[in-house]
Parts: sequence; C-alpha cells; structure tokens
Amino acid sequence: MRDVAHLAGVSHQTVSRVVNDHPSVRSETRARVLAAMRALDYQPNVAARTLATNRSQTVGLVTFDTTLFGPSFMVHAIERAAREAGYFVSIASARELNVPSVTEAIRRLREQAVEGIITLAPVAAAWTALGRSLLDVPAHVPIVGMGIDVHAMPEVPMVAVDNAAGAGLATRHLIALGHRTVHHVAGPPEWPEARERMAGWQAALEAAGLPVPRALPGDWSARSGYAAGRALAADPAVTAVFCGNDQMAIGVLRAMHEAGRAVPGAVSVVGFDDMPEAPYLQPPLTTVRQDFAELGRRSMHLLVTQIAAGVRQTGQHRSAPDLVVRESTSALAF
Amino acid sequence: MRDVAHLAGVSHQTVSRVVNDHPSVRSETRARVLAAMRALDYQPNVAARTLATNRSQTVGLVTFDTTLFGPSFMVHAIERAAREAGYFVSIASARELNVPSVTEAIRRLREQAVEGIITLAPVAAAWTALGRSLLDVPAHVPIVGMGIDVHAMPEVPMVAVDNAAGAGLATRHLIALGHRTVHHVAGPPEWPEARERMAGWQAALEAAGLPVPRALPGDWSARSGYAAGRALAADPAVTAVFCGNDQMAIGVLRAMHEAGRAVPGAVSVVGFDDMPEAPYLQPPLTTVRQDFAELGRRSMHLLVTQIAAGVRQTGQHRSAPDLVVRESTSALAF
DNA sequence: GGTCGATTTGTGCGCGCTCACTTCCGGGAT
DNA sequence: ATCCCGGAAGTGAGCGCGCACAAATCGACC
Repeated sequence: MRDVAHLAGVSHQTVSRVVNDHPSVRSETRARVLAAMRALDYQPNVAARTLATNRSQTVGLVTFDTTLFGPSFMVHAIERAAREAGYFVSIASARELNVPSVTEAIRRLREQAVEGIITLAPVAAAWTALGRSLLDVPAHVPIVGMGIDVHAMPEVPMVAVDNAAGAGLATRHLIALGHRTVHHVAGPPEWPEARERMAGWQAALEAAGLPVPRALPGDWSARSGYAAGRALAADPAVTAVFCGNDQMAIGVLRAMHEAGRAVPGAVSVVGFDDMPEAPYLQPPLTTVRQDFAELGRRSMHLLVTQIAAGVRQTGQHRSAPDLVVRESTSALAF
Repeated sequence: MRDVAHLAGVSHQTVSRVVNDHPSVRSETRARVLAAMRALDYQPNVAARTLATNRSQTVGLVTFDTTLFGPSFMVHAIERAAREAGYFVSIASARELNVPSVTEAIRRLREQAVEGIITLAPVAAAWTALGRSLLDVPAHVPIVGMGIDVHAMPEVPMVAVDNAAGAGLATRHLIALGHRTVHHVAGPPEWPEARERMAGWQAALEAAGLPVPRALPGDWSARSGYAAGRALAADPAVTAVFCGNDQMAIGVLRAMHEAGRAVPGAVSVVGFDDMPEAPYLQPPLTTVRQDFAELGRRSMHLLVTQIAAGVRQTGQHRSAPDLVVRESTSALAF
C-alpha cells in the first residue's frame, strides 16, 4: 500500500479511501491511484484490514454430512448468497453428530473470527439433550440455524422448509388416492427435519381419521430405505409409503421391486427433496420439492441483518414446499 | 493477550509461547498462563497472527457445481483432510465454467490470502483455450488441480482418479460379456474427466478390434442421460452402454425402461463414480468406484508439501479405480 | 482581497500478534 | 572465585491497514 501511495504521489490514507470507495476523493486522484494499484498488482491485505476494522467479512458454515443431497445443495446455495452479500465463506464440518463435534466446529469458526455462523448440522437434539443450546455461542455472534428445532431453541433465528406442511402434502395426496393409511420411513430423530416430517405425516393421518402405523427408522441413506422397504414389502397391507427423503425412497423403490410389488400398481411411494434424479427413477418419483436456493438466500439475509444490527435477533422463516406428482403414486386398486 | 499476561504475571511474549507450544516455558509458568487464558476465555486473534506471520492457515477451494455427486463428496473429503493438516478451508465457487468466473473465484481466494488453492472446477479447457493456464496464479501460490488436464498444464500438480483406466475396466467388462461394441454417453468435453473416460473407452474398444460408435454428449445430469438414452434405445444394435457418471446412467436406465428394453436383458449399462445410491437403482448399477476420501487426502498432502517447500511443485497422483459389478450388466444373449 | 465553508488530502496511532534480540538466572567446569 | 553456557523470560519493533483528527486546497460570495 505504501508503494502504491508513493507511486501515485498520495498518502496511504488516500489509497485506502480509493480501495474502500470513499466518496471524497477527486476522480483524477482516484484514477491515478487505481493506475498505480494496477501497475504494482496491488492486493489489499485482508488480515490487516480485519485487524484494523475488527471485521473479517467471513461467515462460517457448520456442516455435517455433505454427501446428503440437501446439505450439499445448501452449501452451494449459501456460498452464492454469501458472495452476493460480500462475504467469504469458511466451512467446518462436524466429525460426528454430537455436542463435542459441533462445539469443536463452532470453535474453529470462531477462532477464525467469522462474523456470523450458519449451521447446517442438526444441532438441536444433541445440544438440548445436555441442557445446552446454540446460545452457548456468545450472544454477540450472529447465528442462523438451518432447520433447527424452534421449540428447543426459540431464541435462535431459523430458516427451513415447512417440513410438516410438506409431509402433510405428501400424506394427503396419498389419502386422496384412496389409501387406507400411509406408512413412513423416517430420517434419524436427531434431525428436526425428520421429526417435523414425521409429525406432519402423523397429523395428516389423524386429521383424516386414519390409523397411524409405526414409522420405520432410516438414516437418510438409500441403504436404510432399502432395509425399511423390505420390511414394508413383506406386509401386504402396505399400499402407500411416504419417505423422509428421496434417497431413502430410492431404497424403498428397490425393495418393492425385488419383492415383486409394483410401484405404483401395488404400492405408492413419495419422497422428499426432489433431487435432480427424481424424475428419472423407476418409476419417476412423486416427491416434495424444496427451494434450496431460496433457503440459502434467506439464511444469509437473516445473518446479514444480524451482523448489521450487531446483535443476535430472533426470527423464523419457513418456506412452503410443493408436491411434485410423478408416477410413483396412483389410486389404490381395489 | 495483554490481560492474560497481566493476570498470569508474565509478559505477552510468554503467553504467545504458551499458545504456540514453544518448548522453553517452565511447566509451572505454562500452567499459570493456561489458567489465566481459561479464566479470561481468551481466544487468539487470527487476523493479528496472520498479519504478523504472513500465514493464514487457510486453503482455498474453487468449486463449480457441487450438486454433482463427485464434487460434493470431494468438498467433504478435502475439508476433513484440511482439518487434519491444521488448515481452515474457504470456498469460492465459480459462477460459470469460463475463464472470468474461475479467475474471479481464484482472485477472491487470493484476496483472502489463502496459503494454497485446490481447484475442483475443470479449468484446463477454458484456460488453455485462451493460451492461459492456472500458472497465471503467481508461482509462489501453491495449487493443486483436481482432475485437471495434465497434458494442457503439466506444471500444475494434479490429483485424480485414473479415468482412462476406469473407463477401460468398464468397457472391457462389457466386451468380455460378449458385446460387439460399447456405446458411450460422455460428460461435457470441458471436463478432462469426461475426455479421459471417453479416451479410455475408445482405446479399449480399439484394442479389442471393435468398432467405435459415436459418443453421445451429456452434461453429467440424469436429464442428459435420459436424452441420450432415448436415442440409444431407439437403435436395436445397441446392447451395451458405458456412461460417464452414475447420474447419467440413471437417465439411461430410465430411457431403456420406457422403451421396453430390459436392463441387463437387452442392454447392459455401466456408470462411473459408485454413488451411494448405485446399489439400489433398478437394476443395481455396475459402476466404476473412485475413492474420494483418498483423493481428498492426496490433494491436501500435495498442497501441504508445496506450502512447506514454499514453491509450486509438479507431481501427479492418479488413484486406481475399481469396477463394481452389480446387476445392470450381463452377457449378450444371442 | 478576504473570509467562510465544503471538499480533498495528510498524519499518527493502534488493532493483536510474532520475531529478533536482550536480559536474567542458576549450575557446572576450570 | 571466576567464567561460561543454556534455559527461561522480557523488550521493542513492525506486520498493513483504517480511524480520528488535522491540514490544505478550492470556490463562492461579499
């Protein structure tokens, strides 16, 4: 910077003004400085700026399992949104789904002096289980919990798809097709998304006065969906299955096929997420679509607002999902 | 830090020594400092350290489309490897697949003073097309190009799966099953992976003295695989298809099914990647497995070596893929 | 021509840390 | 008793920048 100032024949402060688009610099001077910057291939030193301003222009992302379709897509959406908002993004993944791991990831991020944190990992359950919460992060650190459990931590701003509504959409769709009940392959209970989808499914069933079967446990993977699917396929009473995500639905589809139960002829299957492959599965999967890009933008927005305000705020945004009907569901054949 | 020093009754330098595990601190003193640090909830300021040492402890990741299975998995693998090596990771995604976007992403990373860069985006084609290369990044910035084209830029260290070998494995597997030739649904030619897989497929065919059909273009998506699949399904001469990745294979599987061509009865299909869902597709997909975790570790290793050496180095690592035979391939029925 | 106010530019300090160097202290060899 | 040496601790400078304030410059107006 000193060199640039020298070459342009101005003081370092003027260079600083040019770099930061300060208004009171004569355009002629500005041009001279810009030329000098270009000539010297000058690049501002972020560390120095961070030190001086106490602002890192970085937001942290706590992830857990980015091999899942949802989270991996969210990373992308958030990076985009962050860039547009003028922030860098630094990621820290939790090794496992427990308090120490998540705490450690957050610590790493805080150590980096991120200005705010967005968490994609399902922290609620683990944390509240120990009577702690994301609030252990000092209140001046803005945070947004994507898909966290708002009941467990109402103080933490949250952005999520309306999982219960989506599950309701899926379940009612199956009920409308004449199914006497709908079975459910659930995600891991540590994930609020999983619990909310299960609750939505259950509520829809109860509202229709239908029996609520026991949900089968899954871990979001196709493998677990397959295991659940085998159990379901063995029961001739099963005619409709709502899966907590598309990947598990893939497993269920496979299990049904192996058992000789046609989809949608004998059994209807619905997923959740609408991954890009969903239309090309066999059969094309009816599923609940979430708008990940929108969620990413929303969460960055919420974070930026907090950073600007300088304090943690509360606020929740739930985006409405859509049901995408394809060929894995059909009316119950009598 | 000053406060900690004060509380512990030592100088700031001693605190610094404790923080950095410097050996020459009496264990008694060290204990006192540690206690003070804990009491004050002291957290070192990375910006200040970075400014003083000129080392940011951060590596940058240039991504492009993390909704693809491979890249999304790699992000995860690299984050893990980086953490183990004591680095933070900051990500920057290229908006599009062209020189300005990738340059911009790299600029953002450099602006952040990352110590090294790993690129997951397929930069080679675009860059060399303009007679430029990753080397535009000053030579003192360590870089690793995952899956870049080594012919185009032999100077840049590279880590990748041996795509040609994998394609050969897949193709020879189909040839051994008696197929008279193997068709290919290729990824976008901008991706060296796509070109290498195509080259491997072609070479295997030629080595067996079989005709080389025209490859069908795809963009890695199931949608594009489906489009290619429809064309392939319409041609009764097609009995074996090798797809550039699993997602396109999903599309091909769907197209074959719609056209009433049984897989593997009438047509055999092979993918590439071995995504977690592959065993649960219909039919379970024969595919080429790559070890992403290993690739992530390798690339971090290569990067760390360069950082330690202080100069860009050359070096290439190709990991050998495996063929995983499942049920989407079978012997040609006469 | 002088004065005032607005605009533009410069000065010096400090952000929190590490580095190079100095100082201090105690123990063993001479 | 002297000297030296090595481990343990302290001192001060400076990394590159932005902030608060001071200084200079420029116009416009009386």
